[in-house]
Amino acid sequence: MRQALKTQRNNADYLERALETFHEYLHAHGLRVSEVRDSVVRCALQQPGSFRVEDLVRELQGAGLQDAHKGTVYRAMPLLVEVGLVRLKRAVRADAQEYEVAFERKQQPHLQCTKCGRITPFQSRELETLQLNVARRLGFEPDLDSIQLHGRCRACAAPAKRKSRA
Amino acid sequence: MRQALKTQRNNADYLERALETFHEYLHAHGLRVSEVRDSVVRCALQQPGSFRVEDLVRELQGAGLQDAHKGTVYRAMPLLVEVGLVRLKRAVRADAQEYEVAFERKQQPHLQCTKCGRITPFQSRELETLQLNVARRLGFEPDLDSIQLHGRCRACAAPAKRKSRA
DNA sequence: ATTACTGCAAAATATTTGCACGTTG
DNA sequence: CAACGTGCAAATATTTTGCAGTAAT
Repeated sequence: MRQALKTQRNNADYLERALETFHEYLHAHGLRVSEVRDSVVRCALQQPGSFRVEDLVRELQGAGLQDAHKGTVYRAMPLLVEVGLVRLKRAVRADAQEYEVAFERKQQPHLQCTKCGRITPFQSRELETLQLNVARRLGFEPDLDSIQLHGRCRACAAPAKRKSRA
Repeated sequence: MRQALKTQRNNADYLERALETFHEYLHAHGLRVSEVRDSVVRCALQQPGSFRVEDLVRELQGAGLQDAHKGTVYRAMPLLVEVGLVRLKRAVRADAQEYEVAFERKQQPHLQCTKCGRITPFQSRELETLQLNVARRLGFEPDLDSIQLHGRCRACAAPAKRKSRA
């Protein structure tokens, strides 16, 4: 119970910080704060893994959350990316763009299979540090979870199995 | 001149190896080798950076290369990905999917800014080795050029500059 | 011969945009 | 009130599919 409460609290704080950052950005650019955009931000930041615009629209319209129309969500996404709340992801299927949360996201570094999309988390303090150094030396501020390696997982790297022939 | 000749030769060899790999895959899966698909492969592998299906179609139809229709290219792409000749890329704009060459591609590891898309190459034998080890330990066969770090470049990480107000 | 591939066009999706109206600053 | 945001629908752009004819095994 206590843990659940704490988690819930942390999540609320997280959203609050994100919205604050978002609003700051809007102000700094002469844009306006709106309830609908805030809903898009909240909804996006709650997504567990990769998500598509379609997902946000469906969720926003289903729940008791503030409604938000397709066009509005599409218009909001570039802002969220610009602010660093989410970012485009390397897609696995080629039909729609996939996003993922980026704000303060200190998720497990992971390997993603370029074929099946399967994700395998790993730990490597050493790699983390080294990466950070390389990036900083070149004037880059790396994403906190930018440790994503890509390749073929064991299953997908295995020699092609025949298809036809019974 | 000698260098140019050698480069040209290397490129031809490269395409040949790629096509061989491609054909092997087709055979192993009871699919058929076709001139049009080969053209798509050649065209895709010649692309210098990231490219979209539209780019391939335009090039294939413009040049004296074997013609290839839109639908055909779209149908071929999943195969090229499956074979490991190309792969989907992390897009910068959200309109169409971007691909990049993957076959034997030992390009400079680089940092890509998640905002402006600017690419900064770097060298780090140490990082390369460490990454390879981590991946292999987990049963992954990493892409040769999988060293791509993401973050904000100096320009984009800079504090937001005001927009309106003259 | 059999079965896959291709061109074509239509369909299904995804994304962008114009406009009239509602909101924010 | 002036400028921006939103809903909505129409316009685009992207990606997928069905079919009939062509080509590969």
